[in-house]
Amino acid sequence: MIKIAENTIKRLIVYKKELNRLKAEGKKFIYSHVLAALSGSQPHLVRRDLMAVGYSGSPAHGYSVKELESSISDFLCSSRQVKVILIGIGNLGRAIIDYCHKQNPKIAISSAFDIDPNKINKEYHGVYCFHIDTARNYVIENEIKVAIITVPDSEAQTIATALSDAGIRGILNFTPGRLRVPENVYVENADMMLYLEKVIYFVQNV
Amino acid sequence: MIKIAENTIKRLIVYKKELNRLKAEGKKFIYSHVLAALSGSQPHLVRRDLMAVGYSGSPAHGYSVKELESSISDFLCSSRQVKVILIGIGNLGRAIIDYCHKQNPKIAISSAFDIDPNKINKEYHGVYCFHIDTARNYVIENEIKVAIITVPDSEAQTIATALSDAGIRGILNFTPGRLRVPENVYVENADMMLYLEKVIYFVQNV
DNA sequence: ATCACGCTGTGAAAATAATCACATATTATT
DNA sequence: AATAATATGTGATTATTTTCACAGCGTGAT
Ligand SMILES: NC(=O)c1ccc[n+]([C@@H]2O[C@H](COP(=O)([O-])OP(=O)(O)OC[C@H]3O[C@@H](n4cnc5c(N)ncnc54)[C@H](O)[C@@H]3O)[C@@H](O)[C@H]2O)c1
Ligand SMILES: NC(=O)c1ccc[n+]([C@@H]2O[C@H](COP(=O)([O-])OP(=O)(O)OC[C@H]3O[C@@H](n4cnc5c(N)ncnc54)[C@H](O)[C@@H]3O)[C@@H](O)[C@H]2O)c1
Repeated sequence: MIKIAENTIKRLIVYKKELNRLKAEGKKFIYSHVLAALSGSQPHLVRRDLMAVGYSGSPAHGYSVKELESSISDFLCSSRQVKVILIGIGNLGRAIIDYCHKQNPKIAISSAFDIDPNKINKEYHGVYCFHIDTARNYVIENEIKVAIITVPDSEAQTIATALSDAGIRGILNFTPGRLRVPENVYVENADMMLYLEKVIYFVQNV
Repeated sequence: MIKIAENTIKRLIVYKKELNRLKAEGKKFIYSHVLAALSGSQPHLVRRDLMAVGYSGSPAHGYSVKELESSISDFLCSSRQVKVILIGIGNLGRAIIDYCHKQNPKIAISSAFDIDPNKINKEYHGVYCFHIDTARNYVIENEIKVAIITVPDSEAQTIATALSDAGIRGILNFTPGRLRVPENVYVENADMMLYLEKVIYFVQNV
């Protein structure tokens, strides 16, 4: 497969989000420069990025919103339902479950896990919470590939190791520490503090 | 000022975080290859990035943890206290206040704002919540430059516009929509759904 | 005192990403 | 049917980012 730049992937995900919104609004066609404006990108870059996807628009109408959305979805392989688990139903965990639930029907948090007896065997926005000790089996039996980690910092590494052993291939980590995982596990760190620092830098320096 | 790549800024922020941790652990010196491993970077890249900061290490011991941390802090201008406000004390807002509080003493959420009478005039992890209508004045009087937006999607644009008018220069936006703001306002979108999609892409394609 | 080692700092090279520029396609209009 | 207007797709170009390679330095060993 041809290597696609990480930035391209990030932008495609944003395009897809905007296209979904446009589709819901009933818009049929869109030009590269409009999509660029909506996505914080550039017309040239939109067209370049779409080369990777392989979908062609028409010079007259631009791109079919519906077809382009579905082409990008296919390209990103997120067209079928993807099952994800979440570990740690704390403040952040609950906010994420709520959000995910509303946001993208293609991505389903299929179960959550916690260690606190008060949280286990309850449902949060339709997501059932099990004891953490059952996570391993759950991952294996349901072939779960992606996990969201929102446990306290001190627990994150243990959880990440256990999940990797069980066959998890991707982790969205909200914990500030860096996780040590096998090479074939992809980790995305989502540390809000870093985003905030970035904002502060650009406010003070640009 | 010489233009610094956005990726460099992001990495410097991570280096700083790791250095802070090392400092707390009492480590005195560190080599570029060790810092690279801790930060998910490369030794060459660490050294290249540090050229922007202007701090020099010694070939014998590497970099002084304390001095390097403080040089990066100075460079990022985040050495003095920065005051930030948060709009929308919902699930996510509360999680962030709690987190920020624990995480970085240099960055203080100085106040929060909400529209719900049940939430106003209460304290959350030491952060007092005021009525949203007082936010404008607060920003002006206290010269607040950075805001975190965690209100419902439908309210985000209104809030962003009002804050921009009042002089806000940077926004960390947790809402899925794209905000239209004046050119001199820097917006960082922190949409977890996009991070999750990215993880899913890399799990399925790499 | 000298040497060997291993790291830093940085110019140069390579790789990657973004932008430009234009040939090509499609439609509306006359 | 010809023409004008406008947007796409992509080779070429430019800019940026990363990696390489090595000179130079400081330390500890001999
Ligand atoms: N990345 C961010 O922006 C951000 C924001 C807020 C919080 N955080 C981080 O996210 C994490 C969670 O934050 P929070 O505010 O939700 O904390 P929290 O304490 O509210 O929630 C943590 C949850 O994890 C559960 N838990 C503890 N140990 C566990 C284990 N071994 N297995 C399974 N579950 C376990 C707890 O019972 C609790 O329900 C922390 O690391 C925090 O630093 C990150
Ligand atoms: N980016 C992410 O990863 C992520 C995750 C979870 C939620 N979200 C988003 O963050 C936002 C908040 O999510 P939440 O779960 O905390 O929602 P929530 O409903 O729990 O909280 C929203 C808060 O905003 C307050 N509010 C409403 N209108 C307001 C106004 N005009 N001025 C001031 N305050 C106002 C409400 O009273 C409430 O306290 C939503 O847009 C959601 O989609 C994002």
